[in-house]
Amino acid sequence: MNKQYDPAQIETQAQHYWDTAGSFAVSEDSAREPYYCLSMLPYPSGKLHMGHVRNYTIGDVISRFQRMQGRNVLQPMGWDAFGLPAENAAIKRGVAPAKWTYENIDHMRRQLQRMGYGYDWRREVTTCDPAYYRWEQQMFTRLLAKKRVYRASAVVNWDPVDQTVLANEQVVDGRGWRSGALVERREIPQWFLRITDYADELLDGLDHLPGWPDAVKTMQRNWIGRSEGVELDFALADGGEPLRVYTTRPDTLYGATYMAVAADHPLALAAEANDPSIAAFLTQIRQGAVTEEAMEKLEKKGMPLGIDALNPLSGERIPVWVANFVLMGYGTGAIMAVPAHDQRDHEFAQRYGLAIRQAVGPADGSAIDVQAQPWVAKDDLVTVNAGQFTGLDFNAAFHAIADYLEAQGIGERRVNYRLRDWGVSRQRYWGCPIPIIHCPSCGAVPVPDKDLPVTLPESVEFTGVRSPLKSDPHWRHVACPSCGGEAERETDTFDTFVESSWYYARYCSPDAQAMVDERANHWLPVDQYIGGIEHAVMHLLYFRFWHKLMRDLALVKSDEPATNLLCQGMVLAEAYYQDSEQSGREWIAPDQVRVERDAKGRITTARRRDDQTEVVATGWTTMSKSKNNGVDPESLVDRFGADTVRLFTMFAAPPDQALEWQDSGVEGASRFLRRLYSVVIEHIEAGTVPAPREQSLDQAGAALRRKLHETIAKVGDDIGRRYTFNTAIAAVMELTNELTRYSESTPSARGLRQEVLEALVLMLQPITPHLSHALWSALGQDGAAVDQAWPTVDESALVRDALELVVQVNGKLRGRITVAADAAESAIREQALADENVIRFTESLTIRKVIVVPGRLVNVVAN
RNA sequence: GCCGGGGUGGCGGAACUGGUAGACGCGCCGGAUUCAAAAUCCGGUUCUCGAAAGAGAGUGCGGGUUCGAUUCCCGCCCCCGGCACCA
Repeated sequence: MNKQYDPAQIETQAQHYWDTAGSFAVSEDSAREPYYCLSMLPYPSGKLHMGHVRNYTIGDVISRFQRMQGRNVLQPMGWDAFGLPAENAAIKRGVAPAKWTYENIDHMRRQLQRMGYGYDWRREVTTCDPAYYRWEQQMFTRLLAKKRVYRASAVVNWDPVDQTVLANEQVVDGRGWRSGALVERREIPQWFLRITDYADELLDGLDHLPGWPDAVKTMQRNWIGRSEGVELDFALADGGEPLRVYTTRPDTLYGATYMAVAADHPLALAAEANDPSIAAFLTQIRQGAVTEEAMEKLEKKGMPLGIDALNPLSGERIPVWVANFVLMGYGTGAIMAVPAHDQRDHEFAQRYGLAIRQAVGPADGSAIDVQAQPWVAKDDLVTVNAGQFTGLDFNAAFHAIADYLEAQGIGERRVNYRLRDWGVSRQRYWGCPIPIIHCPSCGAVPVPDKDLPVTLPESVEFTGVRSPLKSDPHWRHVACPSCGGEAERETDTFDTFVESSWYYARYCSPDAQAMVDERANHWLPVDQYIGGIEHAVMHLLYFRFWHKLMRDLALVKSDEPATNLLCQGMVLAEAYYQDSEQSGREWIAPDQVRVERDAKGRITTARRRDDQTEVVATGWTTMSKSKNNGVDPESLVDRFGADTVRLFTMFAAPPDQALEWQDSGVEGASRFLRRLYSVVIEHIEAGTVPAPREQSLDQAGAALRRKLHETIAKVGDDIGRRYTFNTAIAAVMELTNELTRYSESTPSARGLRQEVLEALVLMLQPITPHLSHALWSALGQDGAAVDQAWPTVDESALVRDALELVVQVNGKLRGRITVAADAAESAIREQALADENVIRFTESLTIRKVIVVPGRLVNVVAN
């Protein structure tokens, strides 16, 4: 055994052992309880970053811990390999997206292996592999047959200069990132999955997911946004198709004083053709990004179309406007506006001098002025100025008006969702081809099973101007499967959220000649899913949705894909910059900066290491290329070893909080491992340990042994229940500190030291598995650390005979008393009141009450 | 703008169910070891006053409930994540 801790050597040896022993190759085993631990698969961007390291270390710690609890653990890994960055790299460097992606995967796989994660690599999934994506193509054709898929138009960001559709991140301040042209909102035909058919099930299912964070469930509930309202027609004063709108506030219908339609609504399009000023206005408001954020922040603008509608209750003529905040694709493309009782409608009415009419007011009759500001409350209201519907509360008015509209045949009650159907079409090359053939006579025909997969050509030139799928006539032209005539393939590809919606199921049966086989039901649902909080809504909703689609095609039996979810926070680092006249702002990498401190350790200045010039510190920000503050995990592994990186990553913060990266903390983690290593070396060099261990310990020994068993209980709880790995590590460090303070060398003391060290090594196995592997055999133990059971708590070691209690006077700490563990309350009270400092603070006062909290404190209330 | 989360020493964080605020680590200060330095080891370290004992203040800001609030309630400020084509 090496005298010095040599992580490189220890880690190579441990990894070699796991490799040759096949430690992480798992198969279905009826004898052990299965445990499926899943981490979100990475996009192969080129290099592992700290966010990956954090995510995958959490997963590996949980996996190894559960294995020590006797479970048969499946922990797989794969690649979310389709996506925009490959296209961007191709434009920038002239490499084909496929080649770039495969090279990145090879590099990142090696990086993951160096970290010592216990993956079953035989199950690796790569989503850009036709052997993978053929099954989602087949699924799509099944869903089409089941009418879960449809084609409709939807709005996209259109760059009029580059003549291309832009992703939201490619729109900067309303302009195309490369052309700089003002982006237009344009409608194009796209494929949709009917996720709204599952809206109620997705919503109700959240109530049966106790293992998911409340924050995620709340965000999903709000995203689905179920509402009960009324859909109704407003007749046009001069005839024609009535305007259909949805409202959750039929009680305020008397207050509807105008209507607004989207720029692409048929009424607007008709007006555009006849009126050049409306045409100019529509051109103007069609500009800008499609995101909800952009729409909400928009300055609300509109123009009257010169058409009136009729309020169905009052019969009043109200004007129809076209407005930039109404979108055609959402709802009916038209809204009724009640400025008296809606903030946005009110602002718009004031801006354009439109009528504001009160329809409801406070039930207690207190005065409000809706001209000055809207009154939006839904509770404790009464309808006013509402004809036959006057004097009702919200519920009564809602139902009376809904009944009336239904009786008139101009409206009906409707449950509505904020959730929209999932548009899966992308106008991109590097994605899974949508298996559809467009035939002039048969329409959109699904590709038959025998012709699947529709393979994406991989050796292509990609310039970013036009998708290679569109420019390749050989790929595009094909015979119609239905009539045999000339037809064309669909050239759009799937949203990459499609691939990441079912990869977890594929891991269970990676070689199945179907999307999944019966092995999926052995492992699913996932016991623990781990990934970034940024996926709280979209990915995690599609993931749940797709599982239900698979269930309804009898591919899986469970209703939900994962029972427990852990969302980890971002990884942040300090960033530094210098501004200069010539080169503008220059971001300096943190390792190129030296900080200076005052005598109390406060940072005074930060300087560049090379020329000593001062730099500006921004504080904690997310690691990013643009700020040049990324920390490369691999170089840290080179310097300190994977165990140190794993230990620090888990120690620096609880998993669900942002992690603020500091290199000095990494050194602290490394120092702890070196210390533990030398404690073990010292112990084994002192010779063989007497066995069986004697339990005749002195007081200090009994205290250490109590600490040991308290620690085993705490660490098991912290890792297994609370997922607070940082406090688990702190407890292990405390125990190590107490062990080094214990200097007895009697045979029973050395036996105790052996017991403590064995437990320390096993408790650290999930976190620093390589070091544990080496130290476990150094301690003379058979078998590998990875295969050991979690240490058991000896309850008899936990017994205490005396306790220290805190004594407060009026809530302020005034003394401490030591009492017998089984002391009666009256005895504790007496002892507390007898404390010297307590007397000092109570002697001029009258004692009113003495509160005794067993095992914790005594509070004397006096005045 | 809307939805969700967060704010505690010089720094990362701990305090799990309303009960000792600051565990553990970093940094800093002092000491040991060393020819010297690094490494290592030992001690101290919320702030203010005090030689000390101890006292006062203190968990983003303002209020409230309670014997007792970092924890619960109301209002506000700031930071982070998401907002449907980044993944």
